[in-house]
Amino acid sequence: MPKREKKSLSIVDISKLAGVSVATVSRVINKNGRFSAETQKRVEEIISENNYVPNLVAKGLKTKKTNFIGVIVPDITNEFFSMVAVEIQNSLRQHGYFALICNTREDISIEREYLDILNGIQMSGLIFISGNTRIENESVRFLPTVYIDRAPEYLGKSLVIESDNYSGGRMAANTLFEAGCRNIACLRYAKNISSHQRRHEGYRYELEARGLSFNASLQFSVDEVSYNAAKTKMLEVMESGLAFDGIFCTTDWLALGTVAALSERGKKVPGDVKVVGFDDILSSRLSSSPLTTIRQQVDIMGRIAADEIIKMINGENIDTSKIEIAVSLVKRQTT
Amino acid sequence: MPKREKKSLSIVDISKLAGVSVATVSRVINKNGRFSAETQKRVEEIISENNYVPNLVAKGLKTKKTNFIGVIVPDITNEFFSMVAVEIQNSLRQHGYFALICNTREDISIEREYLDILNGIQMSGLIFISGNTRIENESVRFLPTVYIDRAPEYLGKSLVIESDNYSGGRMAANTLFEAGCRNIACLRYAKNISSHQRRHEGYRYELEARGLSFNASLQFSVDEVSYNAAKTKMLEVMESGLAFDGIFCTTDWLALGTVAALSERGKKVPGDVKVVGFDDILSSRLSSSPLTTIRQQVDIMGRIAADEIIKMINGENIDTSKIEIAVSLVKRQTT
DNA sequence: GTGAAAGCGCTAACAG
DNA sequence: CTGTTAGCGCTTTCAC
Repeated sequence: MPKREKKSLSIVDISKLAGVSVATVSRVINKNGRFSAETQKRVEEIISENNYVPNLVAKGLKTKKTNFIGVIVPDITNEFFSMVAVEIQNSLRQHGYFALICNTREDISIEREYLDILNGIQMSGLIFISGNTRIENESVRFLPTVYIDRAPEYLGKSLVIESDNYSGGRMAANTLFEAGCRNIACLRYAKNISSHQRRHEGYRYELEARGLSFNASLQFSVDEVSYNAAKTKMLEVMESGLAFDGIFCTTDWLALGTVAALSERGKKVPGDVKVVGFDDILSSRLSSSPLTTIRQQVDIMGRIAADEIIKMINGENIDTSKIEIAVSLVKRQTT
Repeated sequence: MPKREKKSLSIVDISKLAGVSVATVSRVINKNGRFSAETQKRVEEIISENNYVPNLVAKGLKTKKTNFIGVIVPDITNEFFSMVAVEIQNSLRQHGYFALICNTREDISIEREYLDILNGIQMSGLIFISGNTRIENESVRFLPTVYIDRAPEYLGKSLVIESDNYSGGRMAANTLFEAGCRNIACLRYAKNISSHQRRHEGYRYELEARGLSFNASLQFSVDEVSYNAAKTKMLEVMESGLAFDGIFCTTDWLALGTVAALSERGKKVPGDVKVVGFDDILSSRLSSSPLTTIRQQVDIMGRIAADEIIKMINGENIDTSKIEIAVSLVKRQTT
């Protein structure tokens, strides 16, 4: 069976081979100065000749800090989340940090389990991408933390990065209105995630600003952000005979499911009903009815999250507690 | 600034609080026996009262093994990969292991960088999901390793888990043939990944078995597995005037791009040209022309990978060097 | 059933 | 510029 057959070298081995002390080896590895160019050369040669790689576990124990940054994400299978996760991991890597991506499937007990592990391995910081739970985990309270796409109930001293969801909601409602809709429904995520909440608020504000009354019976929600959940839900809605000529879905997957349900019931999109989504994922472009949607700048969100968490770890002053990223309207064929 | 304000307790603190030795605390934590029920109770109380979580870094240093398992994946933004990664992470978690998901973007230097990090943190095993590089990293050679969806050039003593790509290729070609196609093209990934290779071999075999000659001018490839790359390529192909009435794409994204290119040039699918993909990702179901495709069982692949790597780590005998997972035909509207 | 003590590989005083 | 050494938090003999 595959086994580590050659036990790996330690810094002691290297120091012997190089004929210097471990301290010196450590210094050249960490480029801490106080060694001659000559020594450096010899040590570096030995290191690469022997394929030596420093034991980060030992280093972590000694220095009491690691390069680990936990990234908690509800569903990496969802393109929106995976895009920002990838962006975060890549940015962090370039700064010498490693992103530990933890997929929770929105399950709070799994989330807690991961937080314990992350804590155990002494992570230096934590990034939450969306999610719906309040952090009760006492031990995490004192860690540099950034939240993407959802504000925690108790912010503490952490940072929130969000799209301008409110404007996004307004844009969506406005687009529908301009396209002639007067009975504008909304399908959103049932859980009170701040981002979905804000989108909905923007939508509502815009409706009322346009002189349309907010119709409570046209507010739908699903327990799970998925194509299937949305489709099922909207099929039900239509069964019940509720009529609307436009609908804002707080997520592209919800919009995609909605479009499917509408088609299945013979409703033409955008002829009979117009729909607007949120995110601008790839699938929304490739759909049978390419989706009009509100685009979020995932790359920027990820990069900023990485930059800010590093600043926090370094003890730099963060001068904001919230960073809002602009969104934009992408007009396609469902409006 | 957010800072770890309360330094975390160590096993020494706990031992003092509980009035026992560190050895005893360690024993109850690890359930190593040799302590009384009474002691256990007291220690466990202190632990949970104080929210103590053992320092896994120190433990890792002492025991010279960690619960880390590296998972190298080319593009987690791709649904196929993210599905298996999630499955792996979840299975590993249930066995007390932690999956370190590393997204390489197919960039070999990033891959190498991650391998060094993983090595540095003393991972216990390694899982490669697809990818196109040969592992030159000497240090990784002796580690339990499983490959999913691609066989390495030098297998060594590792394990390969693959779909039955050959049969999949045959099914695809056969489906096209049965649907009446006689000029069957193939679009595949340019790099010599074993999985794509096998799919192509199956396709070719089936064509010849059916009495169709293999037409070299109908074999296309792209440098990148993506919707856009496929679309661009197929637009070019049609520009050049090559004619075909069926096409097997070795990936759903390639198929989706192909369908888009065909539509853009006024070709009807499946009327003028029929197409078959591979993977059965969600988008292929939601596409304007829902794709006929070969379904891979990602969940099973992920679960088996996790199970097997754990066996390897435990030194159990692995009695196969290759595990093949069945695929199945999903007939939809492009044939 | 319990404790004392060595030591994992590394860094960081400190001494020279 | 270089070396010696204590000790990070834990597990694990070994002795009682």
